[in-house]
Amino acid sequence: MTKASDRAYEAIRGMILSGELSSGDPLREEALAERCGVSRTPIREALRQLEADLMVRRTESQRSYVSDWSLDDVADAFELRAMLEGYAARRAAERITDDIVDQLKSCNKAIYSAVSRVKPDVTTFLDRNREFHALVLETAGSRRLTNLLTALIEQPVVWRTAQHYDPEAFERSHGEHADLLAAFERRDGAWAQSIMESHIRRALHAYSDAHKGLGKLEKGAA
Amino acid sequence: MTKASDRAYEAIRGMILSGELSSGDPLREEALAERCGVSRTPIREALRQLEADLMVRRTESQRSYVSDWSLDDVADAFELRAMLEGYAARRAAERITDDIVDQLKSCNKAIYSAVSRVKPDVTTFLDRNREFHALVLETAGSRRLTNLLTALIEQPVVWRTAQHYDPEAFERSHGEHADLLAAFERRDGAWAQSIMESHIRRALHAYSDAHKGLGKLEKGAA
DNA sequence: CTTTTATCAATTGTATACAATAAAGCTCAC
DNA sequence: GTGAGCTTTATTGTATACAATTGATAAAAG
Repeated sequence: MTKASDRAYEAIRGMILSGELSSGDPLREEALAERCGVSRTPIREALRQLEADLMVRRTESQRSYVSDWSLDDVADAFELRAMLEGYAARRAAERITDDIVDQLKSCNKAIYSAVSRVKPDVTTFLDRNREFHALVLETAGSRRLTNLLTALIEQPVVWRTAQHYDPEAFERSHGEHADLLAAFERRDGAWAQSIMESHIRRALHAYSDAHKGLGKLEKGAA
Repeated sequence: MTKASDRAYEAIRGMILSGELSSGDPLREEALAERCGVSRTPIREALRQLEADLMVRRTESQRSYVSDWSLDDVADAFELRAMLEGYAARRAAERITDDIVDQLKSCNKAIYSAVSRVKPDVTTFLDRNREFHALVLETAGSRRLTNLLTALIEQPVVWRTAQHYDPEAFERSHGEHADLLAAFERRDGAWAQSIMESHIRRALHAYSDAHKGLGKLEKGAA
């Protein structure tokens, strides 16, 4: 049996990601407890975690709300992510083994077969993409970096971004991963860093193109 | 009256910083509760925060221990800090107002008077240095960046580093702040970034010089 | 003597009751 | 009418009891 606080975390996170809870909505502990079928104690724990993830903000009077993300906030998150994942890629290139390269290759192959069809399988793409980046991060071998980056990656906007990709964008993403692998095989940290930064920045612009003119992120952003 | 969980956080943090609790020591909720004079509930909250700060680690079986920092870990933290604070300085230079520049100047003046004496006032130096960096970070105007950096800055090693400074190192630190102010006055983001990165990296090497040969950080590291 | 397994102790997880605090509404003076 | 101050209500904070899980110990089988 999984812990109640973990279930509560996933449940609330899911409500935010799905749009069931919108930006600015108040999060009252008792209401969430009832909704999740647990007591307030694990809810409080979950809210603290979500707050660390920046998906929830607390006012000075300790009340919790779903975070609202302006376009600037999103750009900011991507910029930080580009910097940190670029650094992760550099470190990974300096530490990678042939074994890990093989794992990354098969992972990217799975991405390719998910997106190189008339109707791309977005869910598989997201899962495998996540796996790819997680493996790079792990190879970078910095607990602190991992800690910082997960907070950035677990953001709603990051996950919703891919919903706006056109088929070409999916293929490009796969191609950039392939470039990254070339850099890894040559153990070229600087190259890996550049590619990764470009990769993330491209994702930012894909997002901002899709949301041009919007000041705030709306509920059913898809 | 301040919240019990906040008091507990400060108390435990203090125990770690002072060396009353050493690296690897187990943190049992009940024992801490008794020691802090509160119940387990606020202790749990404090531990979660300290875990987010990376001052406490939890095993897979949910037991908490004081984090141990190898020299590599420290180097890692400083490297990340250099990158992120460099970015913060760049953003700050692009957004700074004359008013903030004045505040930073008076802050650095206070640093100067604290360290330009036969026996430098380390506590004042630390407080003002913290204030200086906090103000730069605030000026950078990125909630996410602030969030990430505070986790890195609130580390024991960062605070203990200055204990090893010689008088010359204190003066150099003041001088680098002055350089940074020059970059701010000219609104030169790239320059500000370079200076800040050097500033942090110098601090790293001051630290590693003082700890040469040590594999782990010891309790009474001073 | 080693390994396995069963039991027990120690520790964390959860629910609930109550206390403290902040928001909302209401009264009353002006 | 409007705003200050009180009262009420809603919400979060804390303590405590108990449940669940983990780690340690010891007994038994190989």
